[in-house]
Amino acid sequence: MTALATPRNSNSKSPPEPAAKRPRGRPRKTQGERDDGNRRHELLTAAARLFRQQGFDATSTRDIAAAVGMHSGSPFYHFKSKDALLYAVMEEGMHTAIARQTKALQGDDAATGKPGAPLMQMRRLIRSHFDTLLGPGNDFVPVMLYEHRSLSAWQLTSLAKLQTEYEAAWTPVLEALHASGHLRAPVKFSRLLILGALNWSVQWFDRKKDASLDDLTDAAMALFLKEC
Amino acid sequence: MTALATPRNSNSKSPPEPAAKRPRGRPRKTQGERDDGNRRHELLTAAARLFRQQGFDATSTRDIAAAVGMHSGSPFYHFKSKDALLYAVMEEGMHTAIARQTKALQGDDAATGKPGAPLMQMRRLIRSHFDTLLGPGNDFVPVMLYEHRSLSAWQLTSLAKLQTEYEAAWTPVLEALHASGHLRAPVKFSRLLILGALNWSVQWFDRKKDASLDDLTDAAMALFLKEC
DNA sequence: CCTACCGATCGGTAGG
DNA sequence: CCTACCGATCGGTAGG
Repeated sequence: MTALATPRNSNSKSPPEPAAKRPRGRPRKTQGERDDGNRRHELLTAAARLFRQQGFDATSTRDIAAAVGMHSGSPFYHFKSKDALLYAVMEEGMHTAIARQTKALQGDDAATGKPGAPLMQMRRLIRSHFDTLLGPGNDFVPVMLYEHRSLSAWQLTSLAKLQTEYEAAWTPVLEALHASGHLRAPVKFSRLLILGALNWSVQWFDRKKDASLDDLTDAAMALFLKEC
Repeated sequence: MTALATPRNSNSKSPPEPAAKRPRGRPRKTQGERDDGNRRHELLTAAARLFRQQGFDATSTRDIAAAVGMHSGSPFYHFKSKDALLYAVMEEGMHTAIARQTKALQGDDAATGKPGAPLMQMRRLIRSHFDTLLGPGNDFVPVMLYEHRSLSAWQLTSLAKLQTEYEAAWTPVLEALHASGHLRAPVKFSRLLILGALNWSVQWFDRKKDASLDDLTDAAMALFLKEC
């Protein structure tokens, strides 16, 4: 018995009652609402956090189940495999990141074509990227960056499309900056090196100690771009 | 002074008997030579390659043993645990990297103090770093960069010292470049962002397809530094 | 360094 | 979503 060694966070035994009752743990947001999607998303959120903290291989499906108050086999009711769970985390991360980036650029629509527009767009791209990587609770994209080695071939291919879509927004901005003399290095290498510099911040940035994301964005702009 | 060209660190036992009989696999380089250290180092090299390719958790000690023609339990004759093997890989990587960097800078001794010296030093630091990350067979430091999550607390502390030593060489160069106006961003953020940009190249650089390490170094210099 | 082995853990499943 | 379970794998070890 207690095959789980009860890593349960809060409650005792869950009554073996079907619908009507929920095992326990986090309170339901709404009462009569169909919440299957919520449970599934709770798994996603917990998995993202654990994958980021401990790594994919070092995180067991039991860890994830326990984090949301499920029993060991239950995550497989929502996801057909641990791999599928990882992929779902990454896919959601990319969709969120693309949406955030698109929204950040849309504020510049009116300014497009004006002299300072590419600089402003660049700033918003960088700031949006830092938000995706370092914002509170934003574990999904960091997991994607550091755990894609665990994906299958077709999963990698599928995610590569989203990454291409994400990075595509950078190219015209970089080209404009190159043409105006703000950027000296070749556009392709610039994109790779800049995104690398930003991505690496996951390894060292501490929201508690270090500066704000705006300060970080200022530093990145000053590092990569010339004044003219 | 870092007399660390030949790292020999954690548990070194004295094997009972040399030679006489070899299981099979790779041929011995020299016949009558004491090769205990060689066997140990073969394990290190194979482990570094596998850890880099598959990740630490996804690589079993059996994989490593098979890669050097040993049986499953034999790596534990040379290393007391899988963790110790990982740590030895990282330690050797850092010692090699520090030695390479020191040597790269020494060629500039005569130029120190001259106007263009910091630029030349910066170039050599970047080029040496790319060599450490992307040079053929240089798997040790990439493993350190991407697998340090698997280390224990004291191992992390010990490696942090080597990393600090390595990065210390960059600070005076960056300060000189900042003073001369070649670098606009704050020195601390510049160091973190620049090293991040370089470290990330492990993820995308392909020696077969992409440009040479010299071209890559040119691009990095052009991206980070102003002309003046 | 091999042989033979163990205890623990893990992803996943059948059936309800 | 729980109960009860399985086959596989893994790090590590005793003894030679």
